[in-house]
Amino acid sequence: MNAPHEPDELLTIGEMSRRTGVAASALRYYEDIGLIATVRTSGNQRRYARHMLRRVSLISVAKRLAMPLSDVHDAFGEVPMDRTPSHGDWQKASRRWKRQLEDRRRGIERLEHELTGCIGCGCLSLKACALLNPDDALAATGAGARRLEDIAGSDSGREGSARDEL
Amino acid sequence: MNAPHEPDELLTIGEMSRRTGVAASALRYYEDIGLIATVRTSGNQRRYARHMLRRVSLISVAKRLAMPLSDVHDAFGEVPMDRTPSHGDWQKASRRWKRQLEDRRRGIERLEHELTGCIGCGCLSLKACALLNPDDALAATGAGARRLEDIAGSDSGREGSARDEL
DNA sequence: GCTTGACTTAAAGGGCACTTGAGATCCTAC
DNA sequence: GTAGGATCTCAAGTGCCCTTTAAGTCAAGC
Repeated sequence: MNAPHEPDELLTIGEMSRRTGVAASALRYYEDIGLIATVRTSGNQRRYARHMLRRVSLISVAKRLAMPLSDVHDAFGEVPMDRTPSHGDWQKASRRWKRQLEDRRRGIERLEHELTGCIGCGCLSLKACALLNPDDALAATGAGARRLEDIAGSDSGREGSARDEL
Repeated sequence: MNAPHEPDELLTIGEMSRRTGVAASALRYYEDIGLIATVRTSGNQRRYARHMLRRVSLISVAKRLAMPLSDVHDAFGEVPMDRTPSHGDWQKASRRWKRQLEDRRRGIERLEHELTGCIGCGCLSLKACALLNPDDALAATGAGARRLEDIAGSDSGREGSARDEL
């Protein structure tokens, strides 16, 4: 006895909060927007299936990566909420998450590479930098930069001056 | 003639907006919070020094990486706004930016690595994943996950069940 | 001189991701 | 059976990052 949890035991919102580190208010919010699901007791209290722990943990991870919750929703894809997801369900989701991460990493790597070049030349030049060509996945953030190549464009006529744009 | 811009020519807010892709309202906001600076004409209109193009572009980049503007402020550090920054000014800033990017990339790489393992085992397991140990730089996002290791902890007593937590 | 478009400010509004508060209800322990 | 903490709903508030609106000013072309 005192077995901590039966495999099919449901968790209260308080347990869920303590075990994931996510505030109860946030859990309610996630439910409101359809990221997680609950069942209710006869007294209308939320109970969480154990597989929701994984969903909530992944939401936390996404937060650390500054992913908008809409992307998180997409990343979950068809992972079911009404039953314990199967091996294959999570496997597909893992791949989706991995692609998301890869996209983000590649965007960062490109910037790192460019900045390395900029440190090399010492000017943090905006002419050559890929910083100016935000055609990568991270641009999905919204009203991000676009048409930055205008800078390079209008400068193309006066490349003689090394201090240009400084 | 028709030389597009003298090196010391100042830009209007409209030019700045067109050339950086950042809305004029956003440029005013960035000025309000001290991320950029302007000089004023006798008629009180904003005029932007050309080196502000670089600052604004970097702000856009940061947005694509979902960096809060406060971090952007830190990343600029001592790059001066009242004069054209020197070679060394930008060089120091470049290194600061690079460190920020490296931190973010490493966080993502760790998650990618873990997810790769999860795809391998097929379970997206929350027991072993570093997803549960968010002690990296990205946790700075704020109320992110903490104490996730509770999950692993309370499960440690019943490792026999492969379907645990699913 | 006048029109037109770009610009000014201040204040309000909006989306996201929550938190806080009030007041009611549920559940567990004694 | 009742005290206490946990939970419920709903509304409003918060912080960030802007955009929109209103009402007025500036600058350039005709």
